[in-house]
Amino acid sequence: MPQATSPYHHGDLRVACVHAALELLEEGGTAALSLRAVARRAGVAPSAPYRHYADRDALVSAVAAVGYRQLADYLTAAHAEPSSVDDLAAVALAYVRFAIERPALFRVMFSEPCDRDSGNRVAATNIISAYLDSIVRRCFPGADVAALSTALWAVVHGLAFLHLDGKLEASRPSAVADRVHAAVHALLDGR
Amino acid sequence: MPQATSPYHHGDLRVACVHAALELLEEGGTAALSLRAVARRAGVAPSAPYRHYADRDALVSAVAAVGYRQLADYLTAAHAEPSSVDDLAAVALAYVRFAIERPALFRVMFSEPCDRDSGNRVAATNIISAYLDSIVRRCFPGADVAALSTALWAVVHGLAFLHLDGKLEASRPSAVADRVHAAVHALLDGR
DNA sequence: TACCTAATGTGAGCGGCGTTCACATGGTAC
DNA sequence: GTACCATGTGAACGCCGCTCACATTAGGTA
Repeated sequence: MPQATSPYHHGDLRVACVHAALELLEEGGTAALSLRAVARRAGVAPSAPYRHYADRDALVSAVAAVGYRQLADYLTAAHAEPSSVDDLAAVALAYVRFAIERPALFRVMFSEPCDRDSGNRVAATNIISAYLDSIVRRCFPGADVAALSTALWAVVHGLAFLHLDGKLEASRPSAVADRVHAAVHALLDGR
Repeated sequence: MPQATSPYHHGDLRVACVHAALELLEEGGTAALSLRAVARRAGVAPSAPYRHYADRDALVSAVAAVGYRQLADYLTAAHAEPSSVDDLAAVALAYVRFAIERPALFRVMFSEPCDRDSGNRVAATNIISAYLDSIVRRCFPGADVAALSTALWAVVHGLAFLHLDGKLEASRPSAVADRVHAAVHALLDGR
């Protein structure tokens, strides 16, 4: 016999909140991400999420951490082990594409300095910078790894945000790809 | 006889709102910027600002436009007519410093795609990119101006945001300066 | 099996927010 | 001097983050 009323306890509200938050971000942008909306979508009272997240920022941090892992997956999917500048440009383009395709999530990931939740969120960030470092090490054995991967992250991150903010036209994917390729080669050719 | 009560009409509420908003940003960060707080600080009813700004975003756009002009001034103050890579690096450092010193304003400037208020805000943005273009033209006469200044803007913008978000340590100004110099030279030396 | 406790969800309520609207005020043009 | 129009007021709506006393239930213990 199917129970008509939902059970008192949700089951796994903690992860349900993150899923709901991701959906809300996709559907309505950053502005749509409210704890109350998350609770509504999870079919739960407005105060329930506070059992699992101290405040809104804590939930946002959890969402950001998921975003970092998805971004890392997206990058490795573009090229598992890049070993040339062209491979590297493909990864750079993936970074920018991720930002353009999921702007609200990307903004959430980089909206605040992540003082709190340093364990989870900082760790997730480190995945990306470690991946970047390993690429640079493989492509440019003699180079100053820290300097070069910082510069590379900066170009890519800057390109992502400038597209997101409409400073660079992002409607034609081929134009985006050309820009990213040009920037990466400008930075790395001749090294 | 001094009038005890403030006059019914403010005088120039339009610009007073922008000033109040800038103060609130400096004092309490992005979160402190609310239309009601702006009205309070201007000594006016919560609904009064709506006579001058259609909604919160419109005020934010006006604030962002002021921010762009202040950023442009800050850059030209760093170096009026850069003609070498070192001059250029000084301008780049000024860009990053502006972001670090006025994080809330910087975030507001790049928080949303500026579809609306395209006149004012886009124009203010163009001041910066035109300045960048002129620098690149002067320093690298034969180069592809658009590509090079886009790449340069991206590095600098990316460095600014990565510092702002705590991905790069920003507490020691000399470390920031070294990073920016290294990145600019990596991108432009040998051109 | 029966209880007890700790974890989890509820519902009401606080103050703040953005926004709207009917109304008050007063400078300006005729 | 009067009529008009821009500007400011105050109350109100619904949404928000957040808190707290209370209800429910899962899971360990006797």
